[in-house]
Amino acid sequence: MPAKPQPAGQPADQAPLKQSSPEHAPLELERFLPYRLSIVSNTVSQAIADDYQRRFDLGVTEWRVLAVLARFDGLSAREVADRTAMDKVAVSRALARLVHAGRVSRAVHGGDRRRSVLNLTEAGWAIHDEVAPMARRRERELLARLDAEEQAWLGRILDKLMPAGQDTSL
Amino acid sequence: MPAKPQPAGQPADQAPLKQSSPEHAPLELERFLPYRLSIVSNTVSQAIADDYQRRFDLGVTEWRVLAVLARFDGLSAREVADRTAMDKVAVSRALARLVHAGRVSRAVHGGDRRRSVLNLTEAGWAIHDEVAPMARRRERELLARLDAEEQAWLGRILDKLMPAGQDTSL
DNA sequence: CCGTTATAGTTACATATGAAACCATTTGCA
DNA sequence: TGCAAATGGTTTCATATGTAACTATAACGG
Repeated sequence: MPAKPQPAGQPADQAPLKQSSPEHAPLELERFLPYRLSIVSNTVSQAIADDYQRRFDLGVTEWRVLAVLARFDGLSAREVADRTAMDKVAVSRALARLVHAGRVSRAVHGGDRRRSVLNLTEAGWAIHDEVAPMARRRERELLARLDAEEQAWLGRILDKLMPAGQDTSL
Repeated sequence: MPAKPQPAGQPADQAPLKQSSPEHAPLELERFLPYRLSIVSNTVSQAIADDYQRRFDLGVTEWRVLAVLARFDGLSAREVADRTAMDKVAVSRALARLVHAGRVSRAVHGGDRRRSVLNLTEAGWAIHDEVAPMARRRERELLARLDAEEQAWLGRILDKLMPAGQDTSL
């Protein structure tokens, strides 16, 4: 059968664009809020990650752990997990790499030998002090696309949408 | 050396909370916009995915492909990728599973035999028609946490933050 | 025509991630 | 005490994802 006749209706190369079947009420992805959120979020996170991933051989999870340990000394892995919204497996793995790379020190907690006592090392601080400003700069770039009023609303809205468990006051 | 004396300063079990080193200007994750965006986005997406993942053995990427094919007949894999903001490898994999499961039909485009011509099958439509309302319901639940004014701002803000490439008008 | 380059899509490999099982230690309590 | 249940962390395994390499077809240029 040579030259199979066009599969079906289409003009053979022009985009179909047949907004098919109103009776099915198809979901319009590009207006769907969760979808748009995920696009924006992933784009932003990726842009930031690109700044340090290769340069420091540092994953996103590792960066989050560094950032938390930069603020709080001697946390346990569990506390790090709480503050990063990562699960304990992810934290365990990030810590394994960070400790191995000499960026975080891990000691055993006196009084409860299950717990770790985590701290940034010199090397850890050095990386933090380079990455944090880059991250802030990216955040400013993002906000620069909004006017002051929009920025304020965005902050409030995110607060309201933040899931309950994410306690900022731990 | 029995009974190693407490590793360092802490009271041995109370959370340290030593807001360490102002001279390092550590980044406050919970106020950092990209971080908050990612928490909200992931939480929402996960909630929706939980509705259908197990029940239909359908991944997020597969669902997105279904949603797009529900609106446009006969797209190529490339066009699906454009409309879902997924890369072509992810689309290829999602399609492999969808076609294998009999949810999407794949034909060769007459006139360009590299292209696929993709369509939902009956089974594909059936799933779409079950999942789409659940997704919409989740979106409503999310929006219900905001008042009308906030909802309007969120829409506008996301539009402005949407990366350029994401053309809604293709 | 024929070789080069571009495009659609798949495959392979390496890495990331999540769920559950697991080990060690501690806590609660009979 | 002493033993069951809880907690901190790690390991294992199965799956997901990204990058680059690859195949097939098509478009372009002489």
